[in-house]
Amino acid sequence: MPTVVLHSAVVDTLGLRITGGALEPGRVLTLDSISAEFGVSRTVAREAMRVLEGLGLVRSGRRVGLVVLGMESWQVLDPRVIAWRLQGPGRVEQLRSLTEMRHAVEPLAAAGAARHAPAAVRARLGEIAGRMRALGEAGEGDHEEFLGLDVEMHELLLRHSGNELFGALTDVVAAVLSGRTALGLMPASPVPGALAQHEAVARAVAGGDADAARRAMEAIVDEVQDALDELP
Amino acid sequence: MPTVVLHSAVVDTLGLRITGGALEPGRVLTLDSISAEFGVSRTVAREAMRVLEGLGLVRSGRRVGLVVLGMESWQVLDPRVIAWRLQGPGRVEQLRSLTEMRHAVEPLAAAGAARHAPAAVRARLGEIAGRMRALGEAGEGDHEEFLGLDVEMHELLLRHSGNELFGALTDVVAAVLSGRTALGLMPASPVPGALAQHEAVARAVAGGDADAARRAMEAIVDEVQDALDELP
DNA sequence: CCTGACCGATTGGTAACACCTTTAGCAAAC
DNA sequence: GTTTGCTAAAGGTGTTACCAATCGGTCAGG
Repeated sequence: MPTVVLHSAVVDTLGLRITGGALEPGRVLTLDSISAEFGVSRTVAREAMRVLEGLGLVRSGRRVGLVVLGMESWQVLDPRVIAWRLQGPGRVEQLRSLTEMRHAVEPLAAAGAARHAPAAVRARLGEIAGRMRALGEAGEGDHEEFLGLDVEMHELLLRHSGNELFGALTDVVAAVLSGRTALGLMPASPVPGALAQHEAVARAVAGGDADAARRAMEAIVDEVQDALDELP
Repeated sequence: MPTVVLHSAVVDTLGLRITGGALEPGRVLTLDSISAEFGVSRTVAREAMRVLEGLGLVRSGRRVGLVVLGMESWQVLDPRVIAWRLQGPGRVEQLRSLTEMRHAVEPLAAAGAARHAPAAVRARLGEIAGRMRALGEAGEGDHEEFLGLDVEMHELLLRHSGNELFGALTDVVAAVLSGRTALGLMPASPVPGALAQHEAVARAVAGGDADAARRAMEAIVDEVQDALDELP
């Protein structure tokens, strides 16, 4: 998906290269080299460089050019950086980090949702859990739809957790949920235990029981974490 | 602390205004208005705008100008956005969100550190805990030094948790730790219970006991969370 | 009242320029 | 030989001027 706008295409390509390791830390770029390679004006190169700098991917210095920085200075929580890392090599490693982050955040988010979610959201959560159950019992159901429901549920919980910092992780979690099936990190067909836990979360949130919601979500992410830990 | 570079001064001021609510969502800026107000060239205004756009604070469209966006589109996990919000009104609200994020992340980070931290770090954690104990027993010790030790301990744990996403929160946590004493959200003199818990964390990490580390850290953040929940 | 064409405001992008900081290289002095 | 100091060039920083693309509102016409 080529970005329509010129400068963001440059940002994208360069971001991908740096986070992917094609441009190692210490490498030096110049505005001229960028504008030459991409066939864009210096101004566009400067704008691109400015956002890369904001993401901690490069540091710009006079007489020195744009120095590529190492991961320790990246804004690894920025959605763009996450997306780039999910594309390049180290994709599995990134998925692991993100999963651990989910492990940390989602139980508290579920508890928050039990306290703060509006009635409509609580109701929708019930619907989702019910539909998931139905799909699960139908045996080889529509994996596509199941994934969609799963994503929507986690999105709703994060978005209505009452903490905007948790909300900022919704897209990331969605990417993880989609990504792990794509990577075969997860049984394609839903696990019965997970089904029950999702129902438990929906019930607890609907009933406003924050502690039960937290425990149920802990069970879900624990399972996921275990699956990931067994990999390589 | 005025930023040396021109464009980042613009970014700072504008970022502060938007996150502080002085510029409400829907308000429209133009490059010309920016370059006029700050006395900078259009080019600089554009660079500033580009990073603001990357942070989700404004959306730029032709014939439309720069439209200020609401919090739901901000990159609330970006350190710059966090810093701005900690300065403006809503500072307490931001502190609350951040504290909840700590609550979510730090126990897992401590567990991770118990698994991954290098020997030097484990040793240093022991030193810190010991020094904190000494300061605490000395009664009215040096609050400044105590805070510094506290910050260093949490920094080390996050930085060596083995998860770079947790590591990205170090500065934030440091800001929270410093910020809450400044805001009087915390007893100036160390609580005995917290002292013991910090020692327990250090011991657990040194011994590689991930589960004990997690539990001890949970006790610490629970205490902090409770203190914050009692506010208004 | 609705529809569609037009016009202008404003960003997107380009080009060429002056300036200033920083670094590297070299020479001179100790 | 090592240190100090000068010099020159490289490359980001900031400015100005210009044209192209696009969207929003306005206004005319049905």
